[in-house]
Amino acid sequence: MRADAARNLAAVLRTGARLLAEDPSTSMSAIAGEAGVDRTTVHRRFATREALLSAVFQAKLDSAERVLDEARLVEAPVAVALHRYVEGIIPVSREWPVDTRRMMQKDPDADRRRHEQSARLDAFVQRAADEGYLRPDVPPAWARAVLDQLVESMAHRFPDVAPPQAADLVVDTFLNGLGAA
Amino acid sequence: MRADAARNLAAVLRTGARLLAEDPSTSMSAIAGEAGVDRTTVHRRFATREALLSAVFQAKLDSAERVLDEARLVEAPVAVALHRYVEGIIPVSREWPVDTRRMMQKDPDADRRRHEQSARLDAFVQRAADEGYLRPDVPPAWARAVLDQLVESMAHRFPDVAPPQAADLVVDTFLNGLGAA
DNA sequence: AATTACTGCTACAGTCATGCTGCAGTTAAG
DNA sequence: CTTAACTGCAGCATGACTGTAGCAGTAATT
Repeated sequence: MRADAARNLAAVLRTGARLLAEDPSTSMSAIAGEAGVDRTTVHRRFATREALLSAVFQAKLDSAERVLDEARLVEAPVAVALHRYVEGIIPVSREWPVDTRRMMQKDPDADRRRHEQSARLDAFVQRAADEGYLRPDVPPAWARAVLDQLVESMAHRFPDVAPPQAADLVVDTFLNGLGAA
Repeated sequence: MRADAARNLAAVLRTGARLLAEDPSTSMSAIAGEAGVDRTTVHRRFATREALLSAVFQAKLDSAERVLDEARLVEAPVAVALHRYVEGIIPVSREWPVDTRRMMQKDPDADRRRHEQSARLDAFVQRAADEGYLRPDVPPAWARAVLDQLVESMAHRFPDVAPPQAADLVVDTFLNGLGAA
C-alpha cells in the first residue's frame, strides 16, 4: 500500500471512531469530509458501511488486546496488573471512543473477540477476589461492572488527566471508594 | 383526551425510550410498530421526529425531577438524601433508558433542564464533601461522575436487582469502594 | 343510542444515505 | 523520469425514512 493511502486509511478509521462515538448514525459522507477525503475514496477501501464499522471495531480490539497482554493479568501480582491495565486501557478508550458493547452486536466476529477479552477481565477480577483483594461480600460481576465504568468515566469525562494519574484515581476509587474514613 | 388515546400516547413514549436507547436512529415506523399503533398515529401526536424525542426527554426529566425533589438534597441529612436519591433514580433510569447526556444536545429546552438537575446534584455532592462525608483529597467532579456511573451500571447491567438493594450496593460502593480492608 | 374523538389504511412527494461507475488529474515509488 | 497507484469529481440508481392528506371504520363518552 502506498504511504499516502495508509495515512488516509488511518485518518478515516480514527475520524470514524470519533464521529461514530458522538453519533452512531453519522454518515459516511460526514466521516469522509471530516477525514479530509472524498466519499468515494472511503467506499473504495470499505465496500459497505458495515465494513467500515468492522474495521473501526477491529482497530479498537487490536489496541485493547495489546493492553491486556502487556498487563499480564494472569501472572503479575494483582495490584500491579490492575494498575497496568487501567493505565493502558484509558488511552485506548480515548483514541477509539466507540461504544463497543452497544455497536458491535451486529458484527459477530467483533462481538466474539469482545467477549473473549471480557472473559479475560472477568477471570482477573475473580482472581483478585480469590486472593483477597476484594471484599468477599460483593458479587464479582458488580466489581467488574464498576471497574469498566470507572475507566470509561475517567477516559471521557476527564480527558485531560494523564494516564498515570488517571489510573491512580481509578484504582484508588475502585478499592477504597470515595467516603471519608 | 380520550382514555385510549392517553394509553397509546404513553405506550409510544415508553416504547420510544426503550428502542431509542438500544439504537438512537430507530425509525418512527419501528417505534410505532413496537408500540402497537400505526405510524401515522404517531405523526398525529408528534408532528416531527424531533417532537417525539423532545417528549421522551421531557417525560424522563419530569420523573427525575420528582426524585430530586423527594430526596430533599438540600435539607435532609447527607446519608439519607443520598440513599433516597439513588433508590429513586434507578427505576427512572430503567424506565427511561435513553442516554440523556448524549441525545439531548440538539434540544435546547431539554438540555437546559438537564443542566439544572445536574447542578442540583453537583451542589449536593459539594455539600457532602463540605460536611466531611467524602474524602477531601478527591475532586468533587470525580465523585459526581462516579455516582452517575454507579447508578447507570446498576440500573442497566443489573436490571433484576430491586431498587432498595440496588441503592444499598451503589451507596456502599460509592463510599467504601470494593477493596478488602 | 347518538355523537365525537380517534385510529388504521392507502397513497404520494421530498429528502438523504448508500453503493457503484467512469474519467481525468495528481502523486508516491521504482 | 516513468509508471502505477491513488484520488477527486460528477453522475446515477436504489431504498429507507419523513411528513402530509383523505377516508372509512371503530370505540369511548355523554
